[in-house]
Amino acid sequence: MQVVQKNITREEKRKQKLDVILRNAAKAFMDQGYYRTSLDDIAKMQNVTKPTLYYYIENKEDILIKCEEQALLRINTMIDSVINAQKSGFEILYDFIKGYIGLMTDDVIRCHVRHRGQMENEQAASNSIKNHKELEYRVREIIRIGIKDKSIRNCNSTILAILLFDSLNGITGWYKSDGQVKEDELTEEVLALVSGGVRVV
Amino acid sequence: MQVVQKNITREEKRKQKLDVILRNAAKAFMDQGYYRTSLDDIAKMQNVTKPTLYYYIENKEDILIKCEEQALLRINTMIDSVINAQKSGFEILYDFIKGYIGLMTDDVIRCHVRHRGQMENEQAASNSIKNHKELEYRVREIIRIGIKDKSIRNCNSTILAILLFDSLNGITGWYKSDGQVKEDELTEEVLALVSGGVRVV
DNA sequence: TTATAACGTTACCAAAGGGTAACATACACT
DNA sequence: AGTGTATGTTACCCTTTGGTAACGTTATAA
Repeated sequence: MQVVQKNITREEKRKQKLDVILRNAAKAFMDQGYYRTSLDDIAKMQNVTKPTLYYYIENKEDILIKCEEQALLRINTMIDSVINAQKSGFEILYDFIKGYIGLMTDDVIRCHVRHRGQMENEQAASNSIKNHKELEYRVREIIRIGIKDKSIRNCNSTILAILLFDSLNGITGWYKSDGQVKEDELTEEVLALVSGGVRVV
Repeated sequence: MQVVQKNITREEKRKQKLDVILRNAAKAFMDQGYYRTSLDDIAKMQNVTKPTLYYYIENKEDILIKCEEQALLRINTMIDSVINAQKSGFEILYDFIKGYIGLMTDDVIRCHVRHRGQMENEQAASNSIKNHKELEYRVREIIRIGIKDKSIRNCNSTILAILLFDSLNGITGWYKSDGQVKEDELTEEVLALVSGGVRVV
């Protein structure tokens, strides 16, 4: 009993520390960029020294990879939750957009969005690209559902999925949760744009 | 006469060489990223050595700045040409989008889009941000014209301008001029999305 | 209590890369 | 032709930084 308990505690602690590292690193990468952030910088945020980081990560790039894992998990979980609803394709897309914008305030996710596919390790880079393609594919499927049930107009679902993703990802570049633009208002505008465009009919 | 002629030739040559440097560097920055591209790499593309570059640029970051200058000039020229037409706000916006997508195939412009505001020199960075804000402002003005003449529905022009810009800039990340998606088709989809959204009325 | 694994530190290395000094050559202009 | 300036090169420096080795220290399990 106690054995297990204590093991869990230790593992939990470890996980939490890794989590803090990822969050801090992600924030620094967003603020100053990946290459302008040294491992010493990241270590200092944890009040540890650089070699300590290597107890939690394999190398610098591994931070990017671990952020990606976490980000993909959260994004996919969100998509799971919206896609299973018994709704029209358009409504599902609507929910997806809402959910995705909601995730954009998280530094780890922002970090992933900004750095995906940019790893120096080719294997990691192509894997990252593949991961994103799969996300894109899921959004494309949502659009296809909408086209089929006629809640979304007939369009090139591939291009549309990319465009939509890119415009949402662009938000990471400027949106500050403490800034002038309220998340609700932002969401409203995006939804209105995607939904009905800008033209007065 | 000949004096002037020869001077011009020399200056022209210089300008052209700088131009080649910028184009090659921009392409490399897009392919591998700014920090993964060394000045030696860039020099090699010109078949010169690194110190030679310093005859044309002040330092590495200066490449980014010079690319930005060139990009802004071209973008602003394009906006000038569409904004002066006697058309509705919506039509002007339409032309802007078309023109902007057309520019997205140019490496120097793509380089600027990807790296704007990221200079290490704070002065340069804030200037770059200011420059982009001004572009954004011009687009906002186009939207305002459309709202006023009722060709664009009433909306938050600030947010819309940013969203539009970001979605267009996102194109730089994936669009290859030799790829599957044709520029015309891409433009059509973007215009359709911005114009009427995805919803079937 | 004690052995062992987890966790952390100090001190260091090697490579990369931006930038420069000093020197060589080509070319324009008198 | 000859002189200065534009254009390049070789060789070098110096800082940054990712990564590691070797050495404590704390806490867990027997």
